[in-house]
Amino acid sequence: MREARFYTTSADYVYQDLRHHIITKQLQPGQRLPEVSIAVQMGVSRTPVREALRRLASEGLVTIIPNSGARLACPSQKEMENAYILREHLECLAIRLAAERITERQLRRLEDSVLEEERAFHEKNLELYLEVNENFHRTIAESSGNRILAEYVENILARTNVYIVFYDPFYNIETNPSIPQHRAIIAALAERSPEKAEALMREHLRFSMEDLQPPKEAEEF
Amino acid sequence: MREARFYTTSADYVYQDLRHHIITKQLQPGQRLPEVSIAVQMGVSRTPVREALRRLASEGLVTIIPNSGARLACPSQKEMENAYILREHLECLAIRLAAERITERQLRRLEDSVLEEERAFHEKNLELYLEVNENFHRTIAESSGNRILAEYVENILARTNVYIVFYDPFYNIETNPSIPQHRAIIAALAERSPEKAEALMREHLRFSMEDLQPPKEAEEF
DNA sequence: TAGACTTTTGTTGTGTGCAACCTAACCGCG
DNA sequence: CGCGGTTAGGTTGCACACAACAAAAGTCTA
Repeated sequence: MREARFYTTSADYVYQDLRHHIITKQLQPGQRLPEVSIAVQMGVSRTPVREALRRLASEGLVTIIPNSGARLACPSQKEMENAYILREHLECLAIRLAAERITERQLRRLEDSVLEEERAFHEKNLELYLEVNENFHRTIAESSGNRILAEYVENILARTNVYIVFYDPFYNIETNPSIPQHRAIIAALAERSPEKAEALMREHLRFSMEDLQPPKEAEEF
Repeated sequence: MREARFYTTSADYVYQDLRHHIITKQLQPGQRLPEVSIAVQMGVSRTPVREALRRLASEGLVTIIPNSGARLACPSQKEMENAYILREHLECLAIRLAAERITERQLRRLEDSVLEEERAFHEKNLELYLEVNENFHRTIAESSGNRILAEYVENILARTNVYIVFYDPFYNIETNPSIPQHRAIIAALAERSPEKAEALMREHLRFSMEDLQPPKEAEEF
């Protein structure tokens, strides 16, 4: 199960595996996450589990209350909207910068991402789809040349991707509009047009946000 | 020394105290931060020290290399510029939103901040100044009504404030232009003018960035 | 003397035990 | 029946010990 060579530390393994559990809906929003039960389930001690939970907390995926414990985030409609507002601003800034300095190599990586994305979508493989989709946006953020901005984009991507899992439009739609939108964005980047790329990115993000269904009920905290 | 009631946990205490050491220049950029020496110095075990270091790493103040250890950040000129670019976008977004929904109570808090800021500046108390300055900007971010945005602003404030400490213009200038600039920003917020507030904030941030002296030398990593 | 190997030292990664804390169930009293 | 107080269970916070790893010092050989 656990391929040791893929992870530098146990804490990293727990972190990745917890995210995997979230993505595959094995954990419910708001659910408690006791350190011991996670530890025994993953075959490690509480120490690396603690570290993984703190890391997830810094990404907003879990909330930790001192002396009380960690629980999976339970984002409200408003919180999701706020996150998307922020994501739009960060990614639009990133793509504006990227359009003027992206390399051929990075453009090719983007094209590869879309191909894989297509495959994931046809296979209805949500986990792969999210990973590849994240790669696409991360590559653009890295192409901006601003490493701190790229860090922030990665952080907000982690948050918003979880929203997609919680309130998931993936299986509800026949053809995924994201893929042609991604292709158009690549074309705008290839012709080095910041304005065009930004406009397409903005439209793309607004589109995917609107697809999100509001939570069935605003549950009490 | 350690006032127990101020800190909920030991890890939080170590975190605050480490930041204090950084602010008061007791730690140099790039310096190694071994867990044990910090632990004995603060009279705690390594466990809370580890947690504090990870938290500082998520703010970009220290860099952690697995199996090697933590060291204080050593930001390059370009990294600082990148951080300020980001800060400008985040804070301008925040103040635009804040101008339309800030409460009287929050406006009063801002005015109080400026008064304290004045005091700190005349006393040449850099630590207090940074804290109050941070409060000013954080209050505006909170007034935006977007909690995630406020989190991000707080994060980027932590980074850029450290730059001020590392390459510090504080004692080099006679009159601090920040204080009248802060007053003007409050006035624009009071009259609920998003455009005016944003323009003033942008100018203010560009001003303070330009005051930063580049590092004496680009040191090797 | 240069270079590769070995040893040693210092540091981080992780498991584990104990104390403190929070939560919730239970019980008795009004 | 409702409610405050008490107690028991479970969970986190922290200290400490050992194992694993990395870097540097030292040693041997060509």
